[in-house]
Amino acid sequence: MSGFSYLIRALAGRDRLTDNDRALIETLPHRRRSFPKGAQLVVEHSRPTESCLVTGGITAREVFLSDGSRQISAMHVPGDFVDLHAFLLKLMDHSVVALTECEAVFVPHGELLRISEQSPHLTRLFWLSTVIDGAIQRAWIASMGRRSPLSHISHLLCEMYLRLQVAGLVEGDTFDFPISQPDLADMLGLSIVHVSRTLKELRQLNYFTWDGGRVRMLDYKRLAKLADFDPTYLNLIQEPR
Amino acid sequence: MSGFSYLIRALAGRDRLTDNDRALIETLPHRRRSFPKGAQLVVEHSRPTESCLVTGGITAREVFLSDGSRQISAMHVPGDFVDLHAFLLKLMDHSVVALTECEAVFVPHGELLRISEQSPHLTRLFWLSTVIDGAIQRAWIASMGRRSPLSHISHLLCEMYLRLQVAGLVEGDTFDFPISQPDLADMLGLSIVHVSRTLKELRQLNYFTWDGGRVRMLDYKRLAKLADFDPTYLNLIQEPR
DNA sequence: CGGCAAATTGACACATCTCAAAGCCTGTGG
DNA sequence: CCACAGGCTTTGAGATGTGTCAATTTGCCG
Repeated sequence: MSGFSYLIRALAGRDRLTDNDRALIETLPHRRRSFPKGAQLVVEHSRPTESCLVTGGITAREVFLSDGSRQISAMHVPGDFVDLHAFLLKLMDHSVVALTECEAVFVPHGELLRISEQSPHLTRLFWLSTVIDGAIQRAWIASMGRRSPLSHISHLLCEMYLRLQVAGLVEGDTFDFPISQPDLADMLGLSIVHVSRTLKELRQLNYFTWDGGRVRMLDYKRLAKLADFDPTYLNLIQEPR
Repeated sequence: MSGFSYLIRALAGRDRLTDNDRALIETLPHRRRSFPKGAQLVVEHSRPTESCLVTGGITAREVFLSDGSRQISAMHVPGDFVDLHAFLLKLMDHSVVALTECEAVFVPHGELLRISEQSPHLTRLFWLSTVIDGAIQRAWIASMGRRSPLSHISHLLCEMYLRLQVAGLVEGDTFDFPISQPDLADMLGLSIVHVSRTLKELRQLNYFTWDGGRVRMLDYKRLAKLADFDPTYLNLIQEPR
């Protein structure tokens, strides 16, 4: 199995891929690397010459403020071309960190440049993937500003449920999601203590279980209602782009 | 003066534009429209066939939750190709609203498609502009999660100061910024009352004045320090992309 | 088995929201 | 030119939400 199969799956969910598109992706020169939990795949203020794509595990974008506090601004699952941004931004404004043990594939920027010169269609699909990241970030902003912690966590779980489905990582109604409460707190913008209390409250509703790093969706519909969840922003529709 | 001069200025700040790039932009078919304060330029859940570019005034992206609350996830100034997203996303996950009286230019998606087929370089610059929007959103997420309201507002003012400078809309140390406190509250994720109190506290520091919709920067350096502001994410550097 | 990070709980402090009222500013119509 | 309406801004008081600190328990990994 190629390191690009998750990516191909994710893109194919948004637009029909030609054989040429597939071939261009599958023949991309790259190197594969593994990272332990907590390792940084890409470091803030660095100037990468390659962009990385998650092929296993869960990664996040993080920044640290000068008082030592941390904020996570995005989570990425297999198939996400996490660091495509760097191809255009050049200088990293954040780090990419492994929230679980994970695996990623690194593609030289020169190859991305070549794709952008040779295949307008694939370029638009790569562009699309960065634009979907932006849509997810806007949804996170709405959650942080206007959802209660209860609703915010619910929204996050609904989102991850669908995103992991795209990657084919949901089995029935369960999926691996071994995210710690400290990491969760840094995503939600809350204290660890409050995350713990909110999860307790949420568990009592029995819309899902979450033990041993594995989530089981018991009542997605009610959870989505509690979260005021509208999946439009995930662009889960296949259409010409 | 063409409706595209702000855009050209913004792009030229990030990479050297060829004569061909300029010509392609300047000859884009388009229509120009004006909007009163409060009008929606693009409506949530619609399926635009054109993308809009702000050429005057300030616009924002907004979403409403089912309880009636509103969150603003981005602000856009002249030169920002606000709705370039829609070219790829197809279905709007938010609205674009005029925070002040404003003017915008609408470009048909067919023309953007043509550019993406004909000019890889300009395509990358358009792509870049959506990726910078994403970087700004990540900075907003960090502000919402981990900055105090005092620091959050300071950060926002530093950001707008630099972004309006790019557009050439800062005169000396002052710029128009006629944003109401209700709108600010919906950006910051706070109540109107708290915004009022925080602004009062901030004014007492004398780092800036803000009367009659006009901001004067008195001590940008101290304000940036209070905000923990690092402009890296705005990509204000000209380099080959 | 031991050690360390994660998760949980309680008590208390503090930040922020809600509600309510008053003052201010601006544009409009008489 | 004035009166008025409506939205914005400010202020106070009290309720609620969330953070901090500290201690305990749990669970995992070496």
